[in-house]
Amino acid sequence: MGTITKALELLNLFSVERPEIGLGDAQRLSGRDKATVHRHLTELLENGFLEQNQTSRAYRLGPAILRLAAVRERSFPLRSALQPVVDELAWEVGELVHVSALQGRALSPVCHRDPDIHGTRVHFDEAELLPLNATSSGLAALAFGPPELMAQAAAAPLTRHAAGSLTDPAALAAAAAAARARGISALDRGFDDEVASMAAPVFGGDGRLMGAVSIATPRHRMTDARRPEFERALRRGVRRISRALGGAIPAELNQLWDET
Amino acid sequence: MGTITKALELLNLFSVERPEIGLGDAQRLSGRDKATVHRHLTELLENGFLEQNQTSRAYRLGPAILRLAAVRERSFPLRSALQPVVDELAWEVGELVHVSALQGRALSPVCHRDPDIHGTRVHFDEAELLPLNATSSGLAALAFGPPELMAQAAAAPLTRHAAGSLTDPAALAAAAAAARARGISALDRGFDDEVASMAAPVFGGDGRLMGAVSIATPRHRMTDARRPEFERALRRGVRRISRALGGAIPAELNQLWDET
DNA sequence: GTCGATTGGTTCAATATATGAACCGGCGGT
DNA sequence: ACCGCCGGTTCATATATTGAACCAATCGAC
Repeated sequence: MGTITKALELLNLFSVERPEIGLGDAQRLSGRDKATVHRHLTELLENGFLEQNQTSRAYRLGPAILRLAAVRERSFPLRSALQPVVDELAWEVGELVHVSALQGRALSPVCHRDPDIHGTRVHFDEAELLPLNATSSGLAALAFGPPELMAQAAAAPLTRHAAGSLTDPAALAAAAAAARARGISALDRGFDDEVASMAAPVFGGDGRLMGAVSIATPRHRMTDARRPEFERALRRGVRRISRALGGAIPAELNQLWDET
Repeated sequence: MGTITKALELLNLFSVERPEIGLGDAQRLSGRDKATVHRHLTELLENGFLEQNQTSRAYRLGPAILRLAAVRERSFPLRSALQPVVDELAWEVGELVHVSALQGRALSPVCHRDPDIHGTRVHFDEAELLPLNATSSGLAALAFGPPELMAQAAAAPLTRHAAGSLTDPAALAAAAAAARARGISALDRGFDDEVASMAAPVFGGDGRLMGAVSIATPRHRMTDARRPEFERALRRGVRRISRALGGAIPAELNQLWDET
């Protein structure tokens, strides 16, 4: 693993729950030597990718990231291109819909919409990475992503986030196979004990998997009666997203969906 | 210079004008060896900080940056804290106001507001870095920032952006000294041949310079008659920003401003 | 006050890692 | 068929990274 990757992994330690990290914490969380971590942190600091709390000496994400994000969204407006599609879909099914992009061995939220018409709502945080082994989106990615993805995912420790997280490599592979056979993935209590979700893969212009679109509901609203509706909605969503992105749905999947 | 910095500088090559960069371009722009650049690019790619256009093989900024930006803004809402202050100021003076943060040897825009009440307006792009030697904000930073900043700025090549850019180290030092003596910096045609601006330094909670607040107008609206008004507005702005951020204005500066 | 256990940060020899000149195969134009 | 340019790869060289040990400062208990 290169030095750059190690430094970037340091950046990924930051989250909404853990917005500031001290040297010691960073060392423990990354599992690397303290001197190494310190040098990486200071180098990130010098380039504006981190800032240092002057009193506690703890590090937090820096302003350079904001500027780069602005450039990215300006020049390649994925989020704003997808938002209307997600909004429409969320309105149609009356549940939270989100799209996330595959990024390494996790999914990064791109945009989401909660129609907010029920008394209870699903918590969703765009600043939080979605693990492959604990979300229906992850299963969709494993099912239709590059073959080596499954190997990589199974090699890393499969952490449990909720009762339905797939922590056994065999079970994970089986779930992905089921999703591949059906063109849709589903998972109950994968990431949160009160939430169930279904997802479908989305593809980029090159025909390769880009991420997933998902519908997440409180468990009691994910009934057998509604599943077919959600499944139809996800297929519509995939088609609309593909159109918005110039993506191409693989013939195999199109055929699968036409049959049923 | 460490490997990490080299890779991060690669990221800084991207801008709104140049959203996609091929291997050859990256090599030329960075001045490094092609193999090195390629390895850095692929490592950034693997971590989601870059994406690759599958047809042209060119690189663009990746989705990982978006997520980190969301974390940063959620946990440390600089932008949303400053926006109301900037809005108010822009409304009061009827001109474009922006705040930018010092980041290495350049200023990174944080937020801005154009009241948009005139026929002509100043172009401002939050995705573009502001050079120290060609903006009034840069002069304010040089005047009130860490002493070594001026040395660093003078050491690097001072590129000309417009007729008023300060490309001579001596002239730059003189302009910074003038700004330090007055507590306010001003520059005509520094970054754009049709724009003039004034700026004041803003300080963080530790009393160290954080960035600058600036008023930018088309040249014909930056008249001697209006300069005192702008100067007063900037002082007000600095005070309000300091309050919003828990920052402390150095006693030296407070005294300077009280006198006049 | 004195310990002891934190914290963030630094040093320097050992070595793992980054480097870059040369090379490859593909594409587009002439 | 040639040329130039493209993105990408190789491998010996040497440079930059590494990490155990070491500082200095701070906090809390006693």
